[in-house]
Amino acid sequence: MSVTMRDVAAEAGVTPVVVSRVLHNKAQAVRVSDKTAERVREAAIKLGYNCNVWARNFRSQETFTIGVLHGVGFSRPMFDRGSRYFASLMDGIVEGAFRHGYSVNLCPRLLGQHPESAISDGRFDGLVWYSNNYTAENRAMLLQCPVPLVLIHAPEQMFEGKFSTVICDNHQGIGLAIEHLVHLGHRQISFIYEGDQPSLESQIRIEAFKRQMAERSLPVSETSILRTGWGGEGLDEYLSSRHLHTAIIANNEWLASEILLRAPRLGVRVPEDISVVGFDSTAYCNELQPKLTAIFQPLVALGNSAIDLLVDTIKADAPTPRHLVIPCGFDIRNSTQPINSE
Amino acid sequence: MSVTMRDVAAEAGVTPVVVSRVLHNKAQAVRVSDKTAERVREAAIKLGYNCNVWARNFRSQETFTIGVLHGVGFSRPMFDRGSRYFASLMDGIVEGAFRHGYSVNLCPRLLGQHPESAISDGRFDGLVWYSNNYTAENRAMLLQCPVPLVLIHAPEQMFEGKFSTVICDNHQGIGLAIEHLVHLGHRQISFIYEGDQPSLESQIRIEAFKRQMAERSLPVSETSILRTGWGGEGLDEYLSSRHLHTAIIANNEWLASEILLRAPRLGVRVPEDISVVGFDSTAYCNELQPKLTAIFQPLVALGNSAIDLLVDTIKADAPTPRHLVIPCGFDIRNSTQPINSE
DNA sequence: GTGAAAGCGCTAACAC
DNA sequence: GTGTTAGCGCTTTCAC
Repeated sequence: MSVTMRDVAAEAGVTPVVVSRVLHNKAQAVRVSDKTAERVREAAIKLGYNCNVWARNFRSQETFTIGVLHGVGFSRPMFDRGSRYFASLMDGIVEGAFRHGYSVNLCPRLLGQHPESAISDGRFDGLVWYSNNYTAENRAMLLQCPVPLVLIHAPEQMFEGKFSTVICDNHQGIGLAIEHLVHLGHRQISFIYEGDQPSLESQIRIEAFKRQMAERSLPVSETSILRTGWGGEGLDEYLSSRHLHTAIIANNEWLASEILLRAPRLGVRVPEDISVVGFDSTAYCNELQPKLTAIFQPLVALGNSAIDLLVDTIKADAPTPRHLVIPCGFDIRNSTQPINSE
Repeated sequence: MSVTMRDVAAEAGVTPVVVSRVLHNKAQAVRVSDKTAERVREAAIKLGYNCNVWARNFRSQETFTIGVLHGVGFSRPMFDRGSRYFASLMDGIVEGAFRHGYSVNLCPRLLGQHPESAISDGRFDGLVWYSNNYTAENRAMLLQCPVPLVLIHAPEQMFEGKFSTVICDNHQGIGLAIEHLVHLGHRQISFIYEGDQPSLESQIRIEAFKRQMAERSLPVSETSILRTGWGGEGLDEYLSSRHLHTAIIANNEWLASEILLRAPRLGVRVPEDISVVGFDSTAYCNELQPKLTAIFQPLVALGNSAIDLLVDTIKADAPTPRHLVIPCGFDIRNSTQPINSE
């Protein structure tokens, strides 16, 4: 079907090996006469030869492809609407990969319900994991992963430091939010997460929240940490209850958006009755009403750095895992205001 | 390094061929005794064997990978901020690809300055082109493309119908916008595009605009079609001039956002002084101030359908190019209002 | 029922 | 300088 090295070799009257040497700059290493080289080049052009990278990579057992992996039970990430969380992360991953000459592959099996088999099926030089859904199932899968792997959103201790990790500085980020709220006069502040159990990173944030509150002698109790279902179940009850909090920090933009959506229906005004702070601070915050004040998670940088670490791991013979913590920022928009400022 | 078929064969005391047959459901076609099959399966599990898909695909000369291609001179598309144009398109492409069991590959060479060589380097079963930057250079590249290719945003006639195409119904979409504006009392309407020359699709829209205006006996002249530079150059002059238009249709969201951004600085109010309609209508419209009324381009559907057509092309021996036109929608937000309604 | 041979397109190692 | 051999991991074909 398409022109191979053999065809070029035949045309030039040499063997494929010579063609390989001429066309891939090894001419100096293994000497080929100028005349032959010229003949080969002409033949290649004449036949419109194009090196089959797939075959070449197969031979060298490299794919120059990075796979994006997420946990069992997740549905395919979407770019189109809602938080730009995944969009930002992907921008970082793609940018990093391109910088190192790698492709990024979105694979139906890797992003499907059973990534296990696709993980080490030879198509990926390395993998990036971005979920923080560390179920026993997922832990087992990652631990057995025979391919270079970097974990985004995982702390250093994860898997005894076996893998390189990147994570934002949750403690500092939560601190920024509390500092902002305190500055506005808030003292009764809560943190809310979604799901049955707090995810690993939610746990980290909860701990950070407690410490940062305690350090400022702000009240923390059982009721400071709130939980809602995957669909926001329980939010209405909380909002319409006579809770004490004047401000709430949500674990992510989706959760914050649910609060912003439900509050007015229940006669609760944001930010007049309650200030809301989100997490991530992608451009999506500007779509919300009111625009969402949020802790900025440096997702592009996380993706970017993850690839740096991954390429390190791929290239090194005996890689030493590295662990990056990237500072958060804070973007003030319209969902927070001074207490009693009505 | 990793466990191969050979290893399993050795463990089970058979040849790799038998392993291949047992493990890939060909047991019925070429009979293998139950006992042998069982032994092979046990060996595979014992050794933790995982079929190397890369090698298998290499052998069958398929990659099950679709590449995303854009024109020379474009920079890498971003998901993170601005219009969600590319995000929506990718959602459709990924969704379609996954539905057919294909991976989507973002390749630095394919999305770089010189895609030519990467186009047919063996790594892609098919390609999706989404640019409408049909320079001579790009036309030549596409025409020579030896790999199945589908063009998004291209009309049927493109390349004499050689490739399958998907495009939104620009004529109908522009009609929806004009209808909406007319309904609000506007008669002096302009269309604006960006760049030195109108892109192919801009040309289509310009023609659609002229026809749709003429059909309603609305005024169209030289000055109805406006042009700005790639950075919005000329917009300020237009906005601060004593133009006659009461409404303007922008070729895309970026261009509309530039108008929304610049107008207030020049003392022009949107929509009081001029109504603005955008094109694409991604979630980004909700980030703008005022929220942008826009013609909805079904980008997810375009991406989705492009993959259907592409897989058709890949699978068929002698594919017949097909040409899809997908209707637009219209989303009324806050950047348009009745004329003289102040 | 099972195995031997051959080859996808390319290149490293070694011969001459 | 150039060619021969061999092999990446897999599967199709054909022989037994």
